Amino acid sequence: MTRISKPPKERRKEILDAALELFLKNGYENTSVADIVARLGVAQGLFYYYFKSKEEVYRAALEQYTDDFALRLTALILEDRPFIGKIEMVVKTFEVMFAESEHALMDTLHLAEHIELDNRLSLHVAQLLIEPVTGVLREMNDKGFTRLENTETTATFLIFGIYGLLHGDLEHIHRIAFDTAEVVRLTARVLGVSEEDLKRI
Amino acid sequence: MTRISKPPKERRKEILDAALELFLKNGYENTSVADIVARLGVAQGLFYYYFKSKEEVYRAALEQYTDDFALRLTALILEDRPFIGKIEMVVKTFEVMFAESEHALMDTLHLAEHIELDNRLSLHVAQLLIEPVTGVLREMNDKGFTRLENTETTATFLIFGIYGLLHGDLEHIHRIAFDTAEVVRLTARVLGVSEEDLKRI
Amino acid sequence: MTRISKPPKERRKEILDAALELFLKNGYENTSVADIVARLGVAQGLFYYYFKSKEEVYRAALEQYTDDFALRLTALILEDRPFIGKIEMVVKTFEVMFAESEHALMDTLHLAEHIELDNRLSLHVAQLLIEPVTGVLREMNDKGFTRLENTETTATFLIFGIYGLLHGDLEHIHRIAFDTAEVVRLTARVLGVSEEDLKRI
Amino acid sequence: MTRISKPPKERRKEILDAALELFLKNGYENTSVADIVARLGVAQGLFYYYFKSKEEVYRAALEQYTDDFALRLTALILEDRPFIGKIEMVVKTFEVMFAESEHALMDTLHLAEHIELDNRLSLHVAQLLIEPVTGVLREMNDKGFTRLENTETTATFLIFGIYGLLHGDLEHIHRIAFDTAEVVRLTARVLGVSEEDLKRI
DNA sequence: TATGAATGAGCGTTCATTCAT
DNA sequence: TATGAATGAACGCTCATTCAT
Repeated sequence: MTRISKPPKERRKEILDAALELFLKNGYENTSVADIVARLGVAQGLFYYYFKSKEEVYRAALEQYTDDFALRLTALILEDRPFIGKIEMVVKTFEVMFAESEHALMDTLHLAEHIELDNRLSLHVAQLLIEPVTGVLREMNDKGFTRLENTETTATFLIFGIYGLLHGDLEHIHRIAFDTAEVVRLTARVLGVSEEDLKRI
Repeated sequence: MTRISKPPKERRKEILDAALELFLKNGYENTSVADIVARLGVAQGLFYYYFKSKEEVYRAALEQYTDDFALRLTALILEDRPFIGKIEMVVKTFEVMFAESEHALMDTLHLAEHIELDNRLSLHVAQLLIEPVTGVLREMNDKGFTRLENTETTATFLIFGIYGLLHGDLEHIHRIAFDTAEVVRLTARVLGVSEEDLKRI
Repeated sequence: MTRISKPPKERRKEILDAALELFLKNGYENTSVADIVARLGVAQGLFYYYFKSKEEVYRAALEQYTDDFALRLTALILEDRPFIGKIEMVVKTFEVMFAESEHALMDTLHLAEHIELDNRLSLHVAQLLIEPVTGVLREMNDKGFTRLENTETTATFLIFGIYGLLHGDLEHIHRIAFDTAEVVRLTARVLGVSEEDLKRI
Repeated sequence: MTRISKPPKERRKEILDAALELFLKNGYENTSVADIVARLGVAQGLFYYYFKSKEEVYRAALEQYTDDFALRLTALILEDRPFIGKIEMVVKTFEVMFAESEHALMDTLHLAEHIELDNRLSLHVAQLLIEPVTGVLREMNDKGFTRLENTETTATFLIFGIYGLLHGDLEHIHRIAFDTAEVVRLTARVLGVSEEDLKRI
């Protein structure tokens, strides 16, 4: 086979990306190192030049994925924007995440593993959101918009409540049409403000 | 080995139970068919007399587990009891579920797989709860206690919000001390009633 | 492939024997599990039904080999026979051992590893001989034939001296014609008796 | 990496020494070419500029090692010194050799391979000693001190007898306290002279 | 001379599944 | 119904060696 050398960083990224895509599609156990290198058309040994083990790529790939994601979400939350707008951005981004993930799932061969991974990732992301959202709620308390006693608990409840709406149906393959108005109403309640006030914050 | 014949249904149940226990403890990939039959002291071939494949037992085992669980929870919800009491029962049962599952995890060898499985199961159970809780909320609307516009959405939001509080910290190994009063407060808000009224329903 | 079942003991022995032969010929590292099962015409998985690892067969094979050998030699030494006869028997048996081992060495591909293994085995056997020979010398002291001060040291010296004569040339591929008379003469000296007396013991 | 050019002979020697050290410590199979070049901080390809294969360095390294050793021993034997002194020097040098080799063995990871290599080296050295010792014995015959019929056989027997005393216990990790007086006594017997006379030669 | 990314065959091992008894 | 020896494909991983630069 013709030998194509590439800068290490680039090769490493290639492998990482191929691995992530396959892990997302098929899960850890149904993805072999052979699959990963086959996708790149390189020798199996090359994989081990860049990663010490399959486990290592797995960790690296998931970390990159969830961290990127959480970073995007956190940035959106912290941007100067009305509270409602923040909620909407998060919801949209979550929807994009699910869509991306489903797009990767081209066949249903390894559905079970894929769902597991997906759950894990989205749960993880949800957990990572607790901190920044708590910060926003604290700020809202400070500004006198809300009078929440336990901001972290409220943040957690809110995030998972919304997560449930997005993720709620079994296997989330046919998601119910998502109603933003509903989210606003429930959020207003959880925060203890009227919908009208919420829209002004 | 001495050959012990048993009625098919009983044998099938034995295998299913052994499999479930091992899957719960070690995850799918770290449980071999050999492990399952070893636990029962029967021959490897016997397994295939009752199940077409390992995948089949897996599905059967998980289905049995989550369905049993959801059944218990649904029964608790439908029992005649104040609404607050229902919420408390669900919270407690969830806690028991996590504890059981953690108890099964005697070593930390397969922690990653265990967490995945655990997420999957508890998410599944949460999804199964949507229907009965929706029923309860509808009833509460009918009785004039609440005026919810979309009972299913509210049920979903409520269940996942509580789920998040129980499950919210990363890897949920050291769960934050759970505060029931907080749940009551948030639930009251979501339902749009005062805490005092909620306690009377 | 047609499936031939055998009693476990028999199969185990087959595998052990094939493994020993290959280890003797090629050394540990140049013998693959695939080689072993290929020789028997069975599936690779079967190997692991009988042995937990390649290392395990290796240990079992060498133990069997050296122990058998040392047992044969010890028996010869302890048989009631003139001392000279004992020496001769040991010498002959050693020669047979070397011959067997060389016979196994059909090609010279892995000469280095073969020699290593061979050295190791024969050294081991020599070491195992120290004890019984010490016993014989002690008996000779008791009967007044000899007056050795340190029987174990003398036994060790004698055994390795003879071992050297048998093994002395480089790579022991072309062994010098072995002269029993010479052995008798040197033995007599080491024991501090005349050759004539030695022949009478 | 910065590119450092060196005179070929020097580089070759560097590689050879690094290889020898690793082979001595870990054995052939547990030393990779990558290990060798890593120790020198040079590229993998460079290795193949100086040696055609790993096997070739191995042979070269061992040859250098045993030849050096035998040379030192031969020199000691040929120096003008009482016969007893020669024996003692050889014994001591052997002891140093074992000690060096054991010192290299910092961990017990590759004990088995290390023992094999050690056996091989020391046996080899013992074989290389046959020639010079034969020369000494011949000289002693000439001077009328001894009347040995077959000097080479006697030399072999003597060397291996002493070798056995040094090496005799299993795995030679805890060597028995070595008794020089015993060596003198046995040597005297093999040579057919009294201990007193031996000390005067 | 020297680099180091890339190759690819081979290894030990696991395990779901089969089948003769 | 039940046994358990046997199968064989697949897996993660290693490493001596090559070659474009």
